[in-house]
Amino acid sequence: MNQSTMFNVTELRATSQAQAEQRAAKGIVFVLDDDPSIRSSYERLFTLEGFVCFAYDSAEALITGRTIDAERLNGPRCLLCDVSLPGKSGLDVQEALGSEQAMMPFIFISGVSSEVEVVQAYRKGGYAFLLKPIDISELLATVSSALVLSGNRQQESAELARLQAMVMQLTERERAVIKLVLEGCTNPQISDRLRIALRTVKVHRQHAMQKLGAKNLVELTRTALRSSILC
Amino acid sequence: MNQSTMFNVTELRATSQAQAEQRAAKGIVFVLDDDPSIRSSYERLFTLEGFVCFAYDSAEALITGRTIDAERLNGPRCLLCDVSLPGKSGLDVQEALGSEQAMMPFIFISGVSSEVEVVQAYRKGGYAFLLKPIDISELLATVSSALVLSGNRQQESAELARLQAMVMQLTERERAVIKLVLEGCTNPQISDRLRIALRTVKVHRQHAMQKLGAKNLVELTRTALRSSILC
DNA sequence: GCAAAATCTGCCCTTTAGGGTAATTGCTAA
DNA sequence: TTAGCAATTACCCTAAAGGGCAGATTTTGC
Repeated sequence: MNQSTMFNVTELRATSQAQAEQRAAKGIVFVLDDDPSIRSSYERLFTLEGFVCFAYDSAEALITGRTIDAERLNGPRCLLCDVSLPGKSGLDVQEALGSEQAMMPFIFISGVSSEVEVVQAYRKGGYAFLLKPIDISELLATVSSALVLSGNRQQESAELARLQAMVMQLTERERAVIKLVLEGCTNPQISDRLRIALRTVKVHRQHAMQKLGAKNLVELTRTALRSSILC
Repeated sequence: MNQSTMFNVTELRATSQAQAEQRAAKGIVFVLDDDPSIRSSYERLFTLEGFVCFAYDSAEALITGRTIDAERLNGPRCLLCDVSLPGKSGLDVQEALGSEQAMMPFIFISGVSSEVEVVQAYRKGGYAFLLKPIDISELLATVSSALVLSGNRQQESAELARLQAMVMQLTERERAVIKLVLEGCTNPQISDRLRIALRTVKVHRQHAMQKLGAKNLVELTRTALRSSILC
């Protein structure tokens, strides 16, 4: 029966993992608050709402743990954060995460904060600022919109990475030809400019189009503009 | 000598107008504050800095007077505004100007405001929030960046208007042809789809390219993407 | 050194793009 | 009613794009 038991455990884990992935696709909410009761309140709330939730009691714990906890979980994410924490404050977390912030909007929560903190939070790119007492529906609305923003940013980012990967496949010569194509040159003109035979231009152009997944000039131009090859 | 005097006056006015236009090109700063001494301080400051400055004592005066005052003056603009005013507040002005806000960033100034006001100002799209005591260099830096933003927005807006004006010149048929071109169709394919002769497609395409100021397909695609004809 | 890319090219063919000339039809504003 | 614009098309021509086939040279990583 030992075998059977182990099998069941594996099954459960698999289910749990699958479930977590499904939830994560809806959203991952990171919470940072030093009050244990508040943390568990948030955890309950967001879990009930169908999100994945990770709560931390300190900025350090958040910074260290967030990647490990959300390992293998893909999905839009945001951070709910009390500005006034002992030790490192929410504003410090903002700085620590830096560019990651674009993918993970910060929602600050505060009851006793000064205007200075609010201003600073916004200046550093904070997404929203909620003042206590917290209205649950307002909180959920804010979280939802933050997750939408995060999702959009992730999509854009992924799209850009995809395009740039394609551009990287191009050889030097192919890139040079395409660049001139995008400047409006005809093949004979490119042939003159690069001092290569017309047939060679055509070959490079053809290969580049294939690598960029473009069936025609219009698609090529679109792709190029999005990935900004021209620069 | 009467003639001469009048001539001189006209000259002066002309010069003044030219000067104002030159200043306006650098920036127009609207100021809203109920304290006369503060208003004149700002006016002096911004005039010295080479901007055009219009100061108002009430939201109503600003809303009524801004277009009249800045008549014929083109240039980036921003609004410096005290949140806590008697009567209509700075936040109300924000609402009153609505979409105009995009072209004219709001900079709020406050010493005694609550966090609630700060949050509201940002939520409504305020550009920045400065807390008293005001640091002059910080103020000027904020105004400068707001003016840059305003200038960029105006340029984008003008560019879009220009493109859309060109698109409007197209006849129904020309638009239809170009739309298919942008979907990647070749002329023969368009000929089939629209059930018109190949020569007709070419004529429409040619006319459309001229009206859109595009010398080749690449330029056409660029123009189309920017003006979003496809939608 | 060798194999795999990358670069280069000529010849030849078809399809597209672009455009000149000329003509017809229908609709609208002066 | 007439001039003008939009839309349509036929015929004819050139230039450009796209690509198959065959081969050369060069660079480069293992």
